[in-house]
Amino acid sequence: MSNFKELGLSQQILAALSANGFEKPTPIQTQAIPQVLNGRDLIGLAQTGTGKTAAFGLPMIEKLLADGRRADPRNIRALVLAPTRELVNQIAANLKLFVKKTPLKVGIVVGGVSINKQTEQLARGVDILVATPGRLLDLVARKALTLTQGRYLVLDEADQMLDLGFIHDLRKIAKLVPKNRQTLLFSATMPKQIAELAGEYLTDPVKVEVTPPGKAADKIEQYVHFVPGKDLKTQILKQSLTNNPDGLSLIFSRTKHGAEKLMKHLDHVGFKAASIHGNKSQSQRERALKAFRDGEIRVLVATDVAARGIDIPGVTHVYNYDLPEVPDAYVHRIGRTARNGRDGIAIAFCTPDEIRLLRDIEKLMGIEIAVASGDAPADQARSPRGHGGRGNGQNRGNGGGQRQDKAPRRKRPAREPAVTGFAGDELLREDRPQNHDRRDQRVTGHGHHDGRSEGNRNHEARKHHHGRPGPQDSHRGRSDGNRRQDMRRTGKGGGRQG
DNA sequence: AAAAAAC
Repeated sequence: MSNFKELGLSQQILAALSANGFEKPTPIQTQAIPQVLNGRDLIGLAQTGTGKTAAFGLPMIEKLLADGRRADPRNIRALVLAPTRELVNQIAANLKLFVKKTPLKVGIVVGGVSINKQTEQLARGVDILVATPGRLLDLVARKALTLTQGRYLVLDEADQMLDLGFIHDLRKIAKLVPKNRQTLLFSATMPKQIAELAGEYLTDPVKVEVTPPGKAADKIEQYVHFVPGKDLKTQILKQSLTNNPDGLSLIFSRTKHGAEKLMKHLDHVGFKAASIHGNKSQSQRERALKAFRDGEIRVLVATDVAARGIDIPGVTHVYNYDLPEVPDAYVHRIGRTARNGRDGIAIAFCTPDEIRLLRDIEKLMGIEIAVASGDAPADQARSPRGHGGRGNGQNRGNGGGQRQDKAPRRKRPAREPAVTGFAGDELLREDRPQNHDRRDQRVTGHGHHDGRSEGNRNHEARKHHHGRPGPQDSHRGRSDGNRRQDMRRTGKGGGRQG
């Protein structure tokens, strides 16, 4: 199926699509649209960025238009639930594009903003309401809204809603929407509770799966820096940001406090940065996101509030400043880059006490993340407590044999000489991002298995800063020399972790 | 263990 028309969409929708530059349906759209048009309940296993919103939105709009009714005051005809306010705004923005030339109204209901405007909006009549669960139930309790005319219920990012403890709210809401509705459930993963939820609230659903685990991460170059402590994370981060003056960098922190602190530091040393997390007001969050989206600021520090679904086209780098406690979150975080067919780079920092987390992540994805630093050859660096190398027979790749576009990834020889000399102490003295020695921070993308690469010309001059050679920059991930590279450096003083 | 989400 190569165009939207063949999927059964009407002229009105097709016009809106071409006006907004939608040309070819994505796989999930191709699979889901005809099913939804046929009235089927649907379970979609997919991440955002795959075109999910259009996959459920277009056929839903089509059917809402076809039945020719208008929304009664305080009654909605379709309800879309999502876990975060930002995601709700994003979904609604997309749907609004689709309904622009139709009489349909899209409404937004989220917490953190004035409830009165939402009440007024609902009183005027909303056909498609996009909401977070808490405020929605609040409005229902206030009788500002009833769901008794609801014909469509969409649960987006259902697994995250589960993680965030929305399961009870979801059940409550699902019971408020009449049984003769059509229900569409989207989830990146399918944990038992979501499967149960689907069994309870969906009728004979058709399953659509477009992103097998790991697949979405396939276009993303991934590296991990082993560092002894947090200071070095910051130093390496700053250098890396300096090396990437054009793209947008999204940095994930484990805590709200940590995100704020890091943002303030980066801002203080000259990177225009903003932060987004749950301690910020909704207007601050929205402002930060907009400035980042518009490229006004290039650096956004976030908690997992921004881990999922957020679609910002210009994000070239995702940093896991802290590794997430839940391995799933890593996949979602890095999925903020390499969207819409673009490339992306994901750089993680790993302190000794985060190694457990890294291993969980690698296990989940079925890959081994290329080592960007450490003080020993990669295999040993991966096992800093000296239990010998791991990775025996472990393959890079997505573990599912689905890589189609790359040469096989090579495992690095265990005793490769170290090349990435980097005077960590020098760097620590830098207060501001500098450009003058950028070349030193890069290595060629491939083929330096002889232990030398052109990015290390100054290595000899720097080596004496260490008592011994720094670590090899293991770059096992690619054989494609044209890919952009990020800096890879050793840790301060080459300290071994553990 | 932290994050998000209702006031």
